[in-house]
Amino acid sequence: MSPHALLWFRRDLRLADNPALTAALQAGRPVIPVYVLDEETPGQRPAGGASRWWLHGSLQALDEMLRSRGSRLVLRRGPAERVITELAAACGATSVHWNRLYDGATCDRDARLMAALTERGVAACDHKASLLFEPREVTTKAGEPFKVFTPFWRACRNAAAPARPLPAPGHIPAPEIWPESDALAGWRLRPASPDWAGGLAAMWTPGEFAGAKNLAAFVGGALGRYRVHRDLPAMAGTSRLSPHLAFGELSPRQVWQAAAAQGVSESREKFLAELGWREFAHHLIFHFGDLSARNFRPEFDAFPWTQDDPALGAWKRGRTGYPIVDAGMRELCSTGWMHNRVRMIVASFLTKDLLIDWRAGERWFWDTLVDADLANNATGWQWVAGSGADAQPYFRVFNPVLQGKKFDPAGDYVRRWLPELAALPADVIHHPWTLGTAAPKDYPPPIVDHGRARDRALAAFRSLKTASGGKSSGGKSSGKALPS
DNA sequence: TGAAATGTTGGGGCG
DNA sequence: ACGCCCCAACATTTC
Repeated sequence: MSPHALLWFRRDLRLADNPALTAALQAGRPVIPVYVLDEETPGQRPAGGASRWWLHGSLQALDEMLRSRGSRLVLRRGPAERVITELAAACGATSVHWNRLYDGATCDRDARLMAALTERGVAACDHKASLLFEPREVTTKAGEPFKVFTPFWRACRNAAAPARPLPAPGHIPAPEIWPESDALAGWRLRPASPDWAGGLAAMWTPGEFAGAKNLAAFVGGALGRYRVHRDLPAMAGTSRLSPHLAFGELSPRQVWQAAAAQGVSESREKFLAELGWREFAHHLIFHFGDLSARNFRPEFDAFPWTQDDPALGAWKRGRTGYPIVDAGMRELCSTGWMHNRVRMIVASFLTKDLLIDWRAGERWFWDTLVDADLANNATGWQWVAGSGADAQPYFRVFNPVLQGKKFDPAGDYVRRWLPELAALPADVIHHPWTLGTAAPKDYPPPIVDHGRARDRALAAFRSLKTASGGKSSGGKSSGKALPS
């Protein structure tokens, strides 16, 4: 069999600005594109329900893009280390290309695979594609990883600007004989019965083409008022590019370049800083591999979380009695997405009002978000909980009524997702229980009193400070090196 | 990328 | 005219 190049797609389901693809083509040999559904490698967290739904569409779109260029996508299932090694041997690949990922379990697996391939005489090449600034490229003056966002992002902005995106190739040389491929339908990534994904399908179009279209629409539209409108969940004021970025249908370089081309403004800087948080999250998870499972600040290991399954269930279903919280949770279930401002509110409610471990919320988001990303999800949850790097102080407790009044003043967002409350006027919609007997009967009363819950949360935090000897719980750093 | 409690100030009503 | 009280509006601090 003549030599081939194997191109392993992972979270980079695009043809444009794909360094692994470009490199695979440069050998001038036929390229075999493959995607591996790996639900078996220990430590790798399998995709959640909403992500699986998206993945189906994204793989379908990628296959179509490849076919329009004379190629196709080979689908395989199993532990990636074994599947790629065997496929490389079976199809006579002399090189394997992929784009790097950064969480601990994936880094370990990829390192093992690279060693195995190298041992068999196959050139294994990984590439930078998913980040603007890779974890090793950016360090403090002391050569340490950053633990605080602002200096991290300042260092990034002072570094060389990201390179221009690579063009999509026009033609991809195909092998004479294609290796066997699974049928996508056989993977059953989309729900059948019950089909809970109708709301997702109504809202989203997975794939590189839709991603590019959405990016262009955003930079030509909502980006102009992003600084203010991004905080108003009733508006389409955010980019909604997160799932395209999570699956790599868009590269951060493409997004960066599109936004940068708009000229300097406060809105543009705010938006680029959101890309910065994405970079920071991946920086953290690279240097702190189990960020999604363990408190970044070890003193939080002693935090007195409560086990309250009924409350957790009410939170998941959007039945807490706090309209802004419930609207967010129902938006999440219906569409696979939640507005960022509301993510902070519901996360604060779970961890502080209900005193439930952030990992329970992280798991729920993982299962329900179409943009679920290990690094972003863990960083966000730990940030809200106060256990993370550069986290907000624990005593910063969101008041769901005030947040609702401030960011959904007309109540339109609540009305959209809570039909029970659709008839209420703006002045009570964020606290319907104050209507007494006139409150809607089919909407639950608050499952906790926020004022009391806040006191309870502050007391829990104080107990933590005392238990750990009162050290380093409010300070910026204990001076210790990061675990890695 | 807070909220609540506490402190300060200044204007108006009133004796 | 003046001091006093009240309280809204704003500032500061504390959690």
